[in-house]
Amino acid sequence: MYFCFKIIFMTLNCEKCLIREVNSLSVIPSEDMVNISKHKKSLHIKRGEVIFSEGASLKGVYCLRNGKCKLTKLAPNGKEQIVRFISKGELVGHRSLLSNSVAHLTVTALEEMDICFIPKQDILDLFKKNSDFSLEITKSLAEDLDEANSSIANMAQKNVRERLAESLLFFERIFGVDAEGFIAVTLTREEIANAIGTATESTIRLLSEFKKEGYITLTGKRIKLEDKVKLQHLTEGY
Amino acid sequence: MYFCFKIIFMTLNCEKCLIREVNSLSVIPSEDMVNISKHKKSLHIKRGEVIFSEGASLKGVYCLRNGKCKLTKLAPNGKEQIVRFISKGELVGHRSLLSNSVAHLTVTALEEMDICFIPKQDILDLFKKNSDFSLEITKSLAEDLDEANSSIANMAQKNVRERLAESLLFFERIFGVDAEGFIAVTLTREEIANAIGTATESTIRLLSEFKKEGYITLTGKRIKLEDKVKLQHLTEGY
DNA sequence: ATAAAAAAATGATAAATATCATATTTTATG
DNA sequence: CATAAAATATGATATTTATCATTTTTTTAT
Repeated sequence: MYFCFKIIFMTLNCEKCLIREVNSLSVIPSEDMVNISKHKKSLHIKRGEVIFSEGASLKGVYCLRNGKCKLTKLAPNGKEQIVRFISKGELVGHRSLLSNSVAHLTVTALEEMDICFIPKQDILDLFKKNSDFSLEITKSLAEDLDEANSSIANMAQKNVRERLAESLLFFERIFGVDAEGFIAVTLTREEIANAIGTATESTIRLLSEFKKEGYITLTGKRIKLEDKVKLQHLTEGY
Repeated sequence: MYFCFKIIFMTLNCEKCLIREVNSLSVIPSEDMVNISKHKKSLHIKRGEVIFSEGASLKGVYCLRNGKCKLTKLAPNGKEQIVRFISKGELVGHRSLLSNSVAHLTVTALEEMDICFIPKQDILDLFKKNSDFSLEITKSLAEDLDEANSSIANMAQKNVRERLAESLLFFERIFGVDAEGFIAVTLTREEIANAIGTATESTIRLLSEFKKEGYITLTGKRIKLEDKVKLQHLTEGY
């Protein structure tokens, strides 16, 4: 049965693909997508697998059909900073491609993923001939920049407790919850620490405190937010 | 004499303006710049004056002919986070304009500035009809995003001492030095603190330490880097 | 199913940083 | 030029956070 699905997925044409509706490719007319479909390659990857690494020269962009991944940067101290999370529907690699530079981030799957690779030239051609597409790409970069600026302010102005509360709310918002109300993403304590910029032990300790105080429930790596109002208050330090 | 300069500035035509060579407008043909020139407005502002504020709906972009400014974001705790510095030659406001949203940052002059206002429609028209221009704008957003990501990693992974050393080197690199070798920008200790994300007192204390240890010279607000190799080492914690 | 490895948890302690208080110096303003 | 206001400087102390050590739990691989 799974095999059956896989075949359907592998042979899906881009112009019929619903996932592109949520990214910049949504404005591309069907006939252009038919062309892209001829060049695209579909891939299936597992948790922990790297889509591309900092320093790599990309030959195209990746459209995430399914799953979640983290974008990281290696700090001089050897620690990994999670700069952003990306979920199905989004594109990655367009930044490097359009600024004609190597990748400045590493993209790693957080769970099983289906992704499509679209060659560089197809994207550049579209960018030049379709100003709706270039505007969409620009908007998405502008949004990323806004979020990055907010992150800078959060990192700089908030303490670890505030940042953890903020991140938990953020994770629930962007990843949603499962049937039992747990945040629908699996992150190790170390990954959470790498996202908020603190020591793993501090993250573990604070999560335990939040649990003890009844703001969250912890079941292994699964986290459920029990008192979002309180967590929201915590993000601002009270 | 100053008045004379001012008149020359006020009547300068965009197509003859050299400053645009360093920003995305450099790819715009002369005839289009003549058109823009008819709509542009030149302004002179003083230190502390605000070009636009967080939440404002922009009617165009600003091209910085002269001077330096800071881009800030107000944190929930009431503190101001400096997210970026911008110098002559660069554009501001294009992010808000192209993503069709309000300004998410406040832009404040750090010294006397000459700036030109270019109306929204001119920029949007250029973006649509000239793919070289849209590519340049995209590249510049991509660069900003890269720098923002680096900032996130620095904020998250480095301690205050390391961030201060890093910022001092950064200030010298982007603002240059004056005739006597001092960094060519005037920042209060509070502004430096707001850039690196720490308490003003901590910044003052660390600057004094750096001075005592001979890495820098302090003369009022003026800062001179005396041992850049050592400062570079400090950025990585040793 | 079990051993080995990895992750999580927790305590003790050290180090970094913020906060508060106050003095001094510099800058701005009438 | 005098005075007020702002900025800088510095000490004392409290708080936050990192680091190191160790144990327990969970996950992975055979």
